[in-house]
Amino acid sequence: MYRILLVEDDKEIIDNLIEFLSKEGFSVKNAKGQTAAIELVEKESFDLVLLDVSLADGNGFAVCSAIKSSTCLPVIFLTASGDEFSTVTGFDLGADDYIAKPFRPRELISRIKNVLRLTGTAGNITQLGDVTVDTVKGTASKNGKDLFLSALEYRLLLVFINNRGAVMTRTKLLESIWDIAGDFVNDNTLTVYIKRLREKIEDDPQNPEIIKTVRGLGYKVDA
Amino acid sequence: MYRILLVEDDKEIIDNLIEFLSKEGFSVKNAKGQTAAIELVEKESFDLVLLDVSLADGNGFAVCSAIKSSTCLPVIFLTASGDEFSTVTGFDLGADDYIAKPFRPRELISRIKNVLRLTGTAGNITQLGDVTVDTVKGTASKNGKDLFLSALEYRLLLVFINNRGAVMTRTKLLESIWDIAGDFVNDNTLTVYIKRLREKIEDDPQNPEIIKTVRGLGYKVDA
DNA sequence: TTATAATATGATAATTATATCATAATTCAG
DNA sequence: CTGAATTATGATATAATTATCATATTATAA
Repeated sequence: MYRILLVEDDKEIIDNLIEFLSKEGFSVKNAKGQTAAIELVEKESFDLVLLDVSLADGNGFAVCSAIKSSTCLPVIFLTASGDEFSTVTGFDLGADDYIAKPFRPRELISRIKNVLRLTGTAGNITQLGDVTVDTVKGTASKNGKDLFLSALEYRLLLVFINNRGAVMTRTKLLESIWDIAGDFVNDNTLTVYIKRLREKIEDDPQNPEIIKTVRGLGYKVDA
Repeated sequence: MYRILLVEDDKEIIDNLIEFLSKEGFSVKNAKGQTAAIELVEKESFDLVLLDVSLADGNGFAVCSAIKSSTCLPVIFLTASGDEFSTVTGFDLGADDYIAKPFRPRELISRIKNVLRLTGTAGNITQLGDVTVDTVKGTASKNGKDLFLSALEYRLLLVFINNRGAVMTRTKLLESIWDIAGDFVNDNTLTVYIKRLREKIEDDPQNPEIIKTVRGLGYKVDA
């Protein structure tokens, strides 16, 4: 269950949103002003902040700055003023999305889930079949069991993950990992690495399902 | 320079957007229909797709599905119909943002940059003094020169980077890297790793400036 | 200052990573 | 089907990593 901090001072909106978001399975706490919001963020832990731009005791931009400087909490601005200045300022301060009032409840849910998805996966944890790569920890695991990848195997896996769906030529892979292509490393080196990586990540290394061979072109993993 | 694929069939919008986005430093290509869009995505490489919902040869949802199933390209929908159904459908198909026409050009730019940031296309690079860690590539470098960190050294460095400013106790560090604290690894193992990491990343390993010893508590790096 | 705990270092053996070789299996064109 | 190109595999030598030992150094409290 995701915990949302709603920074808003309009009683009607607060009541409506708490009711609606609770029904959708979120846990919601309300802060009515800047100080209360910043205190709550420091004291409790949340997964996302819904932040009204216009608060009784000042604008929400300051709150966003404060939150983003001390945490990496995702922030979605809510605002009646759909003026361009606010939008641009909001994003510049590190906001993750921006919804203009009046918004449709279902769109709010979609955007909340979308921001949670984007902030949760970008550069952190990636799934590749049953293989999970955590770039924050620098580890890879398969069905929860740690795969003790070597430095080069890990980097090779990252190249595939960051180019999912695209065929990677041998040259590109060599360039990605050894910096230079062909000249300094043996032609077979890459082939051997592919084999060893497959032995660690594939269920059946002889019939690879993750790293597919594209004969004549290179290798690819599906998105 | 980021490469954008604009899937749109309205000549006026195409011309305006290409001119505006080019001025902002993006490289833009246009596909007028579904087939052209999917072909272009397969043939060339882009960093982001701007996708109109209503195309002459069908709706953009199919294009989004096709793109998302074979690549991990970020997609932003553009649409005149601000109806709720489309918004929700778009996000369900994996879209990363959604902008209703008529949109303000500056907001479009903000949202494009925001999506690029969130999806990680912008890279995930952290600086620690003159040491740079690229978690997308899985590499670390010092003044541009590659540091050939071993798997464990790299993971140890990541722990410090992700806890900048905080003192990390020996127990926490052991838990982070060996999963278990004290029981299975020798008490001195961590000390030896700190030393070896310092030898690779510090200018003067005897007088460490990056990983500081906090006697009696553990180690820390400054934020 | 001295004793003691905490941290650092140097050396070690076992293991694993790395690059390359030789050879085998496979795809696909002709 | 046959042969050449491509990819896969097994084996090997060298180098690096890893965990631990013994020992040295340092900081701080008494």
